[in-house]
Amino acid sequence: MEISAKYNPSDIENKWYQHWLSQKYFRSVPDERPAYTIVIPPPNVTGVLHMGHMLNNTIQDVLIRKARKQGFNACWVPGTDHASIATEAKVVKLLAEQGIPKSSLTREEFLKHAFEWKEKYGGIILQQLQKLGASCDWDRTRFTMEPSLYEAVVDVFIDLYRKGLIYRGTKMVNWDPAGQTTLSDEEVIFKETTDQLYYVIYKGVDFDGELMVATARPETIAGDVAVCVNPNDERYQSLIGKKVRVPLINREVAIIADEYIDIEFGTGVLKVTPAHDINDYNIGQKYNLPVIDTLNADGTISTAGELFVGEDRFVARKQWVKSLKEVGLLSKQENYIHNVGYSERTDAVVEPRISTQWFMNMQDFMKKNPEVLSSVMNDEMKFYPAKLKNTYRHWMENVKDWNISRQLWWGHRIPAWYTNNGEWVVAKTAQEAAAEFEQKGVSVNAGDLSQDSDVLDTWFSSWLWPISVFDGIGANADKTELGYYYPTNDLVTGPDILFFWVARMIMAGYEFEGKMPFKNVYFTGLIRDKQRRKMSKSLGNSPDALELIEKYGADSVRMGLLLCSPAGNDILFDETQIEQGRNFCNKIWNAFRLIQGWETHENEPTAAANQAKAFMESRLNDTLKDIEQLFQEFRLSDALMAIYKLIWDDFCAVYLEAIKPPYGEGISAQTQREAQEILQLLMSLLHPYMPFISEEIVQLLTNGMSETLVLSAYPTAHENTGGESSQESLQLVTEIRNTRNTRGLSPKESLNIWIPKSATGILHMQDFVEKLANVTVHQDETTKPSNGMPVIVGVHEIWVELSVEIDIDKEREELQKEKIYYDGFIASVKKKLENERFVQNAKPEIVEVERKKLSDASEKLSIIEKRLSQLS
RNA sequence: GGGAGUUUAGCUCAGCUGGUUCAGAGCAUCUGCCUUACAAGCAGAGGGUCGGGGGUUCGAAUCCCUCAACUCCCA
Repeated sequence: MEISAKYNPSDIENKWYQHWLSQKYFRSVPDERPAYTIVIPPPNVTGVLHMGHMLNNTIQDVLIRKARKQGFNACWVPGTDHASIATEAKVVKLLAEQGIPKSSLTREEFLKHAFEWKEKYGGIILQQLQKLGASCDWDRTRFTMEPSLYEAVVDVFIDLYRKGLIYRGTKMVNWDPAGQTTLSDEEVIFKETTDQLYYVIYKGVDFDGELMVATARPETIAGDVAVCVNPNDERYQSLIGKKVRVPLINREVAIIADEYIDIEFGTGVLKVTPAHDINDYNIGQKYNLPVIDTLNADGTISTAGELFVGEDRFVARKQWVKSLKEVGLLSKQENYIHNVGYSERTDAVVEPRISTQWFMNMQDFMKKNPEVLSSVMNDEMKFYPAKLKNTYRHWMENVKDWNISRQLWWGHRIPAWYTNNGEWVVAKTAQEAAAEFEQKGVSVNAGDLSQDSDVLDTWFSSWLWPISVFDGIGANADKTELGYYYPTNDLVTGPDILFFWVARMIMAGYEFEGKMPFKNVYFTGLIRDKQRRKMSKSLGNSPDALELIEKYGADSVRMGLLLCSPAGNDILFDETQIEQGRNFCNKIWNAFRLIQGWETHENEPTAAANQAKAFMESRLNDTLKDIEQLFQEFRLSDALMAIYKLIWDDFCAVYLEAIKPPYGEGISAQTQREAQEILQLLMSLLHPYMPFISEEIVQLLTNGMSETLVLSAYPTAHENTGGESSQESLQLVTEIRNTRNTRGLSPKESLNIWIPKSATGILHMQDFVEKLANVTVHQDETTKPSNGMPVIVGVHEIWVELSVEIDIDKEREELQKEKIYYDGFIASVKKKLENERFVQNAKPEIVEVERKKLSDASEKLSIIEKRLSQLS
């Protein structure tokens, strides 16, 4: 049988994924086993797979595959999110390209287009996840806007409204003039921006003189209803209560005083424009000032703006400046660096705007559900990395009311109904609304009511995800599955949506189920390029995820991403990491080729093979224990590294080399069998990380007779014995190889070595050492070879006979160096032990360790000194 | 402006409540090898006064203070 020297992933990966799917290995239905559940962070339905998704979903797949193999009823629920504003923007753009403006469509027509679009492209990202190997239960695929989930969201709104946690109110909100919708605070990105600060002159009306006002937004001057100074500001105290004239508009407004004003900033005079600044709005409320909204929804000047009506706000700003200059009311301007809010989705400058929206009362909500914060702080629900607990607490303690309405069509429509007079009720249907009105004594026909035209914030549906995917919420809730799968085990997501999503799922979990939605939250890092820049489409620095899979194979990509991604750390993506994954696949593949290629005979295994097996078993047990520990702490990349080293170093470099028969000779059939069994075990261990190659190797090893690795039991650790002798003998091998290397001796040339009888551990592994180091071992303490060199392993002095002249000066020099080191080391340990305070204060075991250090080092030093005296 | 975090080898990172020969790993680098599984490989090796300064302690990468640089979050 000829096997290719290179591993070719593409055919193999497709083959196995299809097989797993057809056998329904990823399917989960409740049974008597304990459940292990993960719900996918639903990707945007319009999205395509990017690096972040790959990392995120690889981690979930590792967790779920391991749990599945460990006997849990593993359930990974996939699905997509309707992503209200992003999707609507995309559809609007697409229609515009076809010459159809959104304004020409009715809501129903628009939604028809949107759903068509969703049907066509909405499943792409899920198919891409399959390429990655994601072992989701695809029969459970959900979509946040499918009918039952839609209904659940509406029911929840009504429920919270009736509980008094949702209210309708007029407030200053974040307005996105491009998307023409409000945004939650979390959707506003503050960026440092350089603007101009304009010094504008407001002439006095009832006093001789003027006031200078510094503003970055002259285009809002038409909305000024007062100017405000600090009452403690001596410059202006005499003017408080007098009036100034608003430039160009000529409105007379009062000079008021409030401590809020920063005396140092600008000229110490603030123009009060309640419609266009949150702070001004608050001042306006406090002093009962009118509100003059000078902007339209699309960011153009409204008729109330009087000047430059219809111009965009930024164009109007220039025109204002020009006009102010012309009439001599602009004193000066200077550069001004400040933070400006931009829309996360459209990147438009966010406009503070007064409007009527729906809000969730977060203060009351948190009072009702204190566990939302406490369960995280007391580690009932664990965050990895834990440092994010601080951020979470900070946000929770300062949580603001949640603006949940959006002026969009793509989403869950708010179940509020209005009469022609603007009276309203909250109800699921027009009929129920009519009944509600009836109770309030208002008689209306259901047909005359109009439903609120807004939809709900996307996160107002995603926050139910861990419950709604099991149909556990809403009027038609069926808690059977929820009872089995909820709380879910792990949530894997990015820290950027800690508030958007994670926090709100926790809120929903406690509000609707009285329980946390998940036990662990694993925050992945953001993927950046080598220059630490975020990966983004506009920069074009993100590699195409699917091309990477095609080029290297999914296993390699998974490994490359995981190797350097401890929780919460950013990942600097570099393709060489994926090469490392590919090289690893190739290594495994060749180990397999080697084992399969041997001619076998029925002789007993060699002593070296038996010792190698003991070595391998000891390493395997150690590593299994390490890995369990690492998984407990969610240190997935460290666990992978441990497996990598176990396979590459221990299995390939040591074990296989030790059992390898001499050229042209066969191997004991039993040894081959053992090697195959160990390789199977290793593949099972590797399977959560690299599912494809591991399955391929195991099935090839057993001619397809093995149970699939997807389901077969995960290896468990046994009591370890012989670890120390393994380690010492391997160290001896390295020392001998090093001795050879530094003296230019060929590894092909066999050497004699003498091992003292006291070194029982090493002698136990004698044949193993002989094989790996290409030496013949003599057990003797008295005979020293005439042309010999000692190597020190542990406390044992082992002699190697060299076939070349020993350079006495060089040996002496090296020994001198070692002597100096040990002299110093012993001195420092002695100093410690002679220090009474150390002996008294330190823990007894620490003192004991120091004593051991001293005796070991003294023994080594005496060997070195003996050797030195022999040389001189 | 407020808060949090980070700084350890050329790169990416481990080092838990101070104490093992503790200064580590992977990659990269260097040296020698086309050794009959794999050059996507084999065998070795060299790299760091743990950001600077000060302090606590018998003992500090680890605790405290301070300075510097970077990152993130919030307003």
